Amino acid sequence: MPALKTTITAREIGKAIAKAIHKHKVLPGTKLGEDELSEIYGVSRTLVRSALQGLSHEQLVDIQPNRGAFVSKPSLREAREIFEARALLEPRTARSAALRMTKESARRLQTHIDDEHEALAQNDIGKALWLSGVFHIEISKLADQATIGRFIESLIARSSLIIALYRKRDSALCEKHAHHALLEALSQKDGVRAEELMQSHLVDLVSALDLREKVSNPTKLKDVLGGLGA
Amino acid sequence: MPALKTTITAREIGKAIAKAIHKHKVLPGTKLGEDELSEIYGVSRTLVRSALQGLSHEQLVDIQPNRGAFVSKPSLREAREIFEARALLEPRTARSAALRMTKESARRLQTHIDDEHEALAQNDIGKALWLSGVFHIEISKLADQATIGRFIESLIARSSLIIALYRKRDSALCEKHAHHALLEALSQKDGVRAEELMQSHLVDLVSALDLREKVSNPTKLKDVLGGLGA
DNA sequence: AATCATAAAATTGTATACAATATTTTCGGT
DNA sequence: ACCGAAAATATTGTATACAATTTTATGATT
Repeated sequence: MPALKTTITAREIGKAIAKAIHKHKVLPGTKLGEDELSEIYGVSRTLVRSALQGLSHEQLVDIQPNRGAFVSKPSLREAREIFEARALLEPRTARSAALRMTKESARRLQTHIDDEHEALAQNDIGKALWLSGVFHIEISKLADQATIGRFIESLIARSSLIIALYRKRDSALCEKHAHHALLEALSQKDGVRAEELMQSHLVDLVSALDLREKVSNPTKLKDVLGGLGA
Repeated sequence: MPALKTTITAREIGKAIAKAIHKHKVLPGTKLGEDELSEIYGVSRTLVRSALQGLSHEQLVDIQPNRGAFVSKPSLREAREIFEARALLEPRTARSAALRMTKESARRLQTHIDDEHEALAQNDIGKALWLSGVFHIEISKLADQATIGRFIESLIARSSLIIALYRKRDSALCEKHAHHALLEALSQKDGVRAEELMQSHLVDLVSALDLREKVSNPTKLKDVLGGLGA
């Protein structure tokens, strides 16, 4: 058997936390205390801080000076921006990916879809959500444009926060067949169709969200609760 | 007068280093030693490391385990990717910016152009290069899309590394009037024209670079230097 | 009981100390 | 003189110690 791993890096800690966020194991606003995390990963606060700073750079966590790190709560405006950015990047990336598809990559994507269905069948929504994100990321990796791929990866991670905050009640996360149809187009190297499918898939994703402005902040509670009457 | 500032943050150190890189005060490959930087900024290595990790996340510096931090040297492939990404994001962003232009923002951009010409007149190439980048960043900020703006900002920072590495000998950095024309279109809220101008401006930028594959690595030095003859 | 000021506890921010790893220098052999 | 091994030096990686700040608890006063 391979040598037992004894060390853990800041990056690995960051990845673990990111995955937990992505899976909605920890929700937006949750405090990520340094001592708590050091305890969990068996390292000093030094590495934990390094990991948190990395996540902060990806805007997955929000570090408030002297107060600590919290899982980010993207505003409505940020939410809209992020899906606009995805709409700009992902369809085109899907087209590029289509041109570079191989049997092997098709097989890998199919496995992802299967895992996703499996997770849904087991009602493990968090895992399904994560796998769904990974599916998008895998496609962007196929496009062979690491720079844009990284952007997309960060957008997808933040999307999971948006879904946690703004999902419409009992809206489906992802229509079951959307990813399947996408894979089909990719496998046939039909770039144009893959691009279209990705675009409409993203529209569907947004339509499962409620990104309308909330009613005004409770600035004047009295105005609302003032008239004791029936 | 305002209170004297006594502390310096990791972010500020990072910005300072980033600016020096952008201005070609430190060239790709330069080692950024922790002790050296602590000395310079009068802080412990803790803050310096934090700053370097941030820059590493932006891919401006490359942290090699147990070896230290070096100013990044983007490969040819990364160079091409970065300008492809810019070509994808910036023209569209310029169009959005045009629709949101105000007298005030036009004035600010004009100031930037003036500063840029001033720097060129004084032969301060580094400063001109930096200001040129800031000009692009300012436009992206006007577009009111912070997410994509951040992507563009990181691409522009890395572009300065690419220019340092791959600029064709005696090619102009930026044609003097390119930014001026762009500003004109923006001021007139002519989004379509701003988009076109930005696109061709980026093409010009790339054409000032030599992004061809270099001849094969000197794998067999003997083959090249073998035949002692005249 | 509610509220404010104050004190205690907990948490983050920075510096330093020590360990682990590279790099350089020294020195003996050919 | 030119390698190559080994010691010495320098640098990075991690943990810990202390300082600064925030949060919670306490208690006096109205």
